[in-house]
Amino acid sequence: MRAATRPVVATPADAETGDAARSGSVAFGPLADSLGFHLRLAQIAAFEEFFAAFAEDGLQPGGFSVLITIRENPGVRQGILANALRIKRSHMAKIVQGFGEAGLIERRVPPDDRRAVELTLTEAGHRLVAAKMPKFLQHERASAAALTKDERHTLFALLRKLNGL
Amino acid sequence: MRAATRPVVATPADAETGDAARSGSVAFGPLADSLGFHLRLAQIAAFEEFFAAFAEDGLQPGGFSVLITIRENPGVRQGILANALRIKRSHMAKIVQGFGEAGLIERRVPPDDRRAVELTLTEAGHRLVAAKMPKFLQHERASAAALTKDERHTLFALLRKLNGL
DNA sequence: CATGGATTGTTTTCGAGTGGACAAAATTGC
DNA sequence: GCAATTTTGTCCACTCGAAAACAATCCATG
Repeated sequence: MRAATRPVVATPADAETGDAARSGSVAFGPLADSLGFHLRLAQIAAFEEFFAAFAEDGLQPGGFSVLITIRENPGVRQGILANALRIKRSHMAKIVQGFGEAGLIERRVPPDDRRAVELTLTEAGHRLVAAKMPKFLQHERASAAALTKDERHTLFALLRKLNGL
Repeated sequence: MRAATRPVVATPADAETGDAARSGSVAFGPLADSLGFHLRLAQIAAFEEFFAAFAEDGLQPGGFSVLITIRENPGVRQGILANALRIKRSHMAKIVQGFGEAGLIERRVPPDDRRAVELTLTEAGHRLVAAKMPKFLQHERASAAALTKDERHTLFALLRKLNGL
């Protein structure tokens, strides 16, 4: 904007400075064809939308996904849950400890394998998930609003295939 | 071990514990239709592939994307680069500082705006990017190997549209 | 100019997530 | 039965990245 017309006070040594110095547009080069890069951008946007919707509830994407999955799989073992959600076991231990102290989940040691921990939602946990689920579903419908319904469907199918699900 | 966790001895009343307790399969429920969840899974996989390919080179996805983009946009200002790559300015300051100390990039303060910093690759930076680029391009072709060429093309188009690029 | 506000990058502080060592329990092989 | 190995969760140290306060500089308006 302001840059295009302004003379650059470059010393001779600065002559090679490119156009991008002042313009707001950046060439992505090989990055424009990078799957990881595009996935990262998309995920950042998705998380920002999630936080915008759930900031007031103190919920994070990871934590909410843990609660949802425990509800869908009562008694699931902590390590299996971690594998399914691609959360490291050491991190899952922290998350589960926090939810346990918050009274949202119950940790039960099965008698036939006393190393393991089985997770279930407490009554409070069920209430929280039930209360937030409508907003979550609404948020999911609104995400990817830049795409048509068909495009969204195609994107999901491709991501599922990519993730082996 | 779990001194804090009182082992709850199972009684017949616990019989409602779900199938997931021991099975390795987990039902995802509403998560199966969550864009953010699928994006997260895909990105984790993509990053793991990147690290598997570049671990020996001590390169990280974010850092490499910064170097690539500086090469494509010599003299780009640090804040504009941060915006383009969706890296926070405070984080970009760290990254740029590290690369500067490593002798890979040069930070130049333009005389007409002495707040700004313009970034260019040093000779060593150019050599590093040039040396790693073939492996990067190879890695990009190999990623998303679970998809056909057409599917990959479609996925890219959808992600670009989703990201507004 | 001069002063108040906006922009740009840095620093500090904090939480999320990882990796590795560890302890307890289970399983396997002898 | 018993030792060695494996599995499961936890703890500790660390890195990556974000939020916010900060300093320096530029700009706009009088």
